[in-house]
Amino acid sequence: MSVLADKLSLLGPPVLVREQAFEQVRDAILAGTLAPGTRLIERELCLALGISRASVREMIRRLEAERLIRVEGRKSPVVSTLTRKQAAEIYEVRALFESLLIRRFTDIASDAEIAELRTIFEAVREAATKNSINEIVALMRRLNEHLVHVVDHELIEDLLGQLNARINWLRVKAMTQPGRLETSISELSAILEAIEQRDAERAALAMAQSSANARNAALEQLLMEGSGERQPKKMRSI
Amino acid sequence: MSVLADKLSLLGPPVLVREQAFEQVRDAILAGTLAPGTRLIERELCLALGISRASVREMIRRLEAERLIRVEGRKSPVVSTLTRKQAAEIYEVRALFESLLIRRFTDIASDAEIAELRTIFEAVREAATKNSINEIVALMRRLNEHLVHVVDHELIEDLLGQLNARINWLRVKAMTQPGRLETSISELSAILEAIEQRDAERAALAMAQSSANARNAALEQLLMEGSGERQPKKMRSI
DNA sequence: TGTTGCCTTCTTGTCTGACAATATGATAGC
DNA sequence: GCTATCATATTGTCAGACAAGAAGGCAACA
Repeated sequence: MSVLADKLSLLGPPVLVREQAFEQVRDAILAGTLAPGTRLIERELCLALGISRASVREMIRRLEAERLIRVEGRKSPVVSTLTRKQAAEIYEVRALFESLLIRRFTDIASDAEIAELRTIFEAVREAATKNSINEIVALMRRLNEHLVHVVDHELIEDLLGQLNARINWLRVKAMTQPGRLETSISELSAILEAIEQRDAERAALAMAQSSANARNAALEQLLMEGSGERQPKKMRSI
Repeated sequence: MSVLADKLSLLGPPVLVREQAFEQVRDAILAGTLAPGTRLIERELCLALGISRASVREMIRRLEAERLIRVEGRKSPVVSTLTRKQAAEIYEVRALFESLLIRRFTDIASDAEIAELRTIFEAVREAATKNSINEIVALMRRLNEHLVHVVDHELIEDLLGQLNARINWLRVKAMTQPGRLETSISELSAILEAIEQRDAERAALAMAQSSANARNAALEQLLMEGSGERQPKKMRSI
């Protein structure tokens, strides 16, 4: 029986309509397809996703709770915009978490787990030479997952996930700044080295440095983007 | 016009059914009226709150996103229980945030704002002599609000709020341990002193110490409670 | 031109009722 | 005591309805 259950569970948890819809819209927001400021109109979402208003509304509540959209009064939900201050705060808290993760990883990871980290890092470096942003983003995610998995901190995993979702768009944009990628990678390299030498303090410090730079790049990016359009936009597609 | 808007806004944001319901249920969870493990049955919530299933379900999505309830598969939502590990993680992250808050408060608060902090603290001490838990909890909240307001960190305010909601019940329980309150207050006193001397580092350290103690008390509490009942319970009332 | 007020239309907030699919709980059989 | 089976309870999803508030356009007016 358990074997059968296992096989069936490969299909994943039962696909709820609202879950799928949530993921679709979330991904569209993360990718920037649904740009910050876009109005999300229930009826249009129903059409676009082929689901009922009830399900759309449940999904909206969740997007709202995760701060991916903002809802006020009886107005249409709007894809969240980021003020400079908000972005800075997110990067600051993210830095706290990542420093903690790195420090703990350095303390407790097995040699094999550190080796795995380097493997992923080398893949990032490889992808960077090809300037394949999508690949890099995916690898960065794997890198984070590995860290979180080893450190085994559910809460930070959760919160970091939420924070990253909110700045995903910004991060990707910032990554395209000339020289940014190279800097980022050399920083990562320094972190990795410190980890391999089991120097948690240095690793955490290097991480903090890297975070600060990422924040600066992101804020710079916001300055360039942010001055423009601030009016609500119409939703186009998902 | 803005004056008028201000006056009218005293009426608060339009009272949405789902919002009120959310607050009612959340408060019931925070207070322990809805104990961890309790099944939340839609129809019963409808009856208890006098609202429709649609609204109940939207509220449930939000409670779920804030981790106050857990929903899996097609089963009834259940008021979240805390494992030891989860509680420890929450206290750990909370400590990070509060240290940061205290450090920054010490750096930037005006003398008047520090004085206000002491005023609140003295009120806490006063309430403590009367052993009036409710009053203490309310004052502690005010204390936190003051900190967050001065430091002006929206994100930490938000996250801290969520984390505190998840452990509220545990905190209150732990506070009743013999001697716990006194310890807690003398720790607070030390923090306040450091703040008044504008010694951010010492203040943050004292805060960290206080957090660690709070965590230990809470985990101890969990040991005592936690061993018992773990089966889902029926919902009683709100 | 720019503003004000009104009217139409769009959109959200909420309720009701329905139905299939799954979970739960009780009952009977071993 | 344990397991299989069935009736009931509960969730997931949809469709449709209606009131109340928001958005946008248009005309009158200063």
